[in-house]
Amino acid sequence: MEAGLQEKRRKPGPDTLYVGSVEKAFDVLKAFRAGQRDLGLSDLSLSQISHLSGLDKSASQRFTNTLVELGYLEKDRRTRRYRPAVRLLDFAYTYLVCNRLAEVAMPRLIEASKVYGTTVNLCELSGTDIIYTLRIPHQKEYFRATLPGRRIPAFSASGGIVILAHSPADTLDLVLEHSEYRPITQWTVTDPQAVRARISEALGNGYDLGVQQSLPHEISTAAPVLNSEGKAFAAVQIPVYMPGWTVEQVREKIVPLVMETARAISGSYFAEG
Amino acid sequence: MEAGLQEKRRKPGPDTLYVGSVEKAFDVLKAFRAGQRDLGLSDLSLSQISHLSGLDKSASQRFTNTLVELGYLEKDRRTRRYRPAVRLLDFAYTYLVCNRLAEVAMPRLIEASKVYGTTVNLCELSGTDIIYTLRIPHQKEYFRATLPGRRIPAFSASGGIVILAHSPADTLDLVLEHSEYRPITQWTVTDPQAVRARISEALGNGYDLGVQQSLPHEISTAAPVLNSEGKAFAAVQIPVYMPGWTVEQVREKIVPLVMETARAISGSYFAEG
DNA sequence: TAAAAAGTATTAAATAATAATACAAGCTGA
DNA sequence: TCAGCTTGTATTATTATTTAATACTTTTTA
Repeated sequence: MEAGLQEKRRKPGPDTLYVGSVEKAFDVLKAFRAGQRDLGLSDLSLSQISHLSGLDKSASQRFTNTLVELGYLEKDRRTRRYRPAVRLLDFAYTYLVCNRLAEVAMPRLIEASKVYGTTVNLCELSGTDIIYTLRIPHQKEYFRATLPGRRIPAFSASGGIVILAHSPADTLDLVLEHSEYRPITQWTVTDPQAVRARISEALGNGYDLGVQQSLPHEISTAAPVLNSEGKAFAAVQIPVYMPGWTVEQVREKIVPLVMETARAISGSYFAEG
Repeated sequence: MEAGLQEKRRKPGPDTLYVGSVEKAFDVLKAFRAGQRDLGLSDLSLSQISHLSGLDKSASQRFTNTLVELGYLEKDRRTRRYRPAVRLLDFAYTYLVCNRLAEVAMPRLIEASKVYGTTVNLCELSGTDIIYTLRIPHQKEYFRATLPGRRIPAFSASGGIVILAHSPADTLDLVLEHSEYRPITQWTVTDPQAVRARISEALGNGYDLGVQQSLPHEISTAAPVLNSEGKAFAAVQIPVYMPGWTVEQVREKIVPLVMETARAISGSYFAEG
């Protein structure tokens, strides 16, 4: 059993501008992700929600009920179990539709995906993780790995490596300092020194190439989307799979494609202003 | 009002289990979608949030601040404007990863998208709208039309038509009764009678084909994903564009593809139980 | 079938959210 | 540059809203 699941309660401070109830509602929603990850459950009972969210029975009851009323959770009247509702996708849309990067990137990603018929992703940094924001899935991979909103520790993902490589030093240090270096696959590089080396190399090359770092059989390539100061605010990432692809083939074909796509997105993004 | 005199005006029941603050927080998040749609804004000032959410200045301040603390909104310190943060994608992931339909559908959608190199979507009913849940984008369409979480009134989308056609009568009536029949394009069928006719036809055919109903130049085809009672709980939808495609070509090639894909998903979903 | 566990409903108490307001900081146009 | 305006931020007293405890009901289990 994995110890070290950080059970940190946030310190909102004695802030009169902070509404604690909102946090608790989100804690309930987060419980479902944890329930799926740790217990493999896709619906939860009230007491499971209570355990996973850290809220007591009454609070779980109130917030669960509220979220059902609002349409963000569904309740099975027979089993009395709760599950996330489609309406939760509203927020993803809200984020993406307000995001000019997504707008500029989408056509480039589609183009890129057609070159070799590969999956192409856009990802961004969020805390110590990267989050996949746009995905053009072409291969039938491990299901979870194909979903938008997926999080992976930045240090273990090629997208994270190139973003960190082209980030301000303080951001880099902060992320590496707070990262939890647990292996994702048996080949994941978890030694902080080795991670730093990989980041340096990515900075030199302008891309990163990782073999089976976050998924078995996967060769992952990524290049940064840079702003005018040469700092990254996103990454284009293409995964391909062995044995269909070899590292040599990836270097020859995927690396240029990823770099060119990232460069094009950057160019379009800063084209008008 | 006298202190110490406690009139029990509050009706016991769901009221005490409803946390209004949660609703207000979501109202703030919704404001961004409205701001983008109605004003074309991708970030909002505090007063704009106040207007769009219907919350007063103080409430907007408190909930905005709370959402920033939690990482769901970002604040530009210079412009003092707020925008949705990547973290919002967490909920989309939560929904999708807990959803066996998505898991079963994804590989089928990918396969289908390769047959003619078209976009393929999965959608579900949410109130009077459909929401696109999984998307395999292949064409460079109108940006917003490519995003997961996009909502369209069910009556105007072929995915909505086929789901409604294969829904219980009371669901159908409820949706049609509450729908707001505004035209999406200039060709949108908005007459409730005509919509009902289209639904009947879709029930007979097992698919729907709509021309420029929700996007110019678009020919949209959809087929329902059915449960064991023959009721729909989702739809597979494929959009193609004129003049590259004609209605005749769509009937010949896309219709069978959409129907077979939907059927396959349904089959896989109920394969084990 | 009894006992335990989980889910639901109710309520008194008080915390935590509210709305009012004061203050500060940016804008606008003269 | 300066009023005058709008918008954003900070601070309060007040109370309504949330809370936690608990009683009650249903379901699961042993």
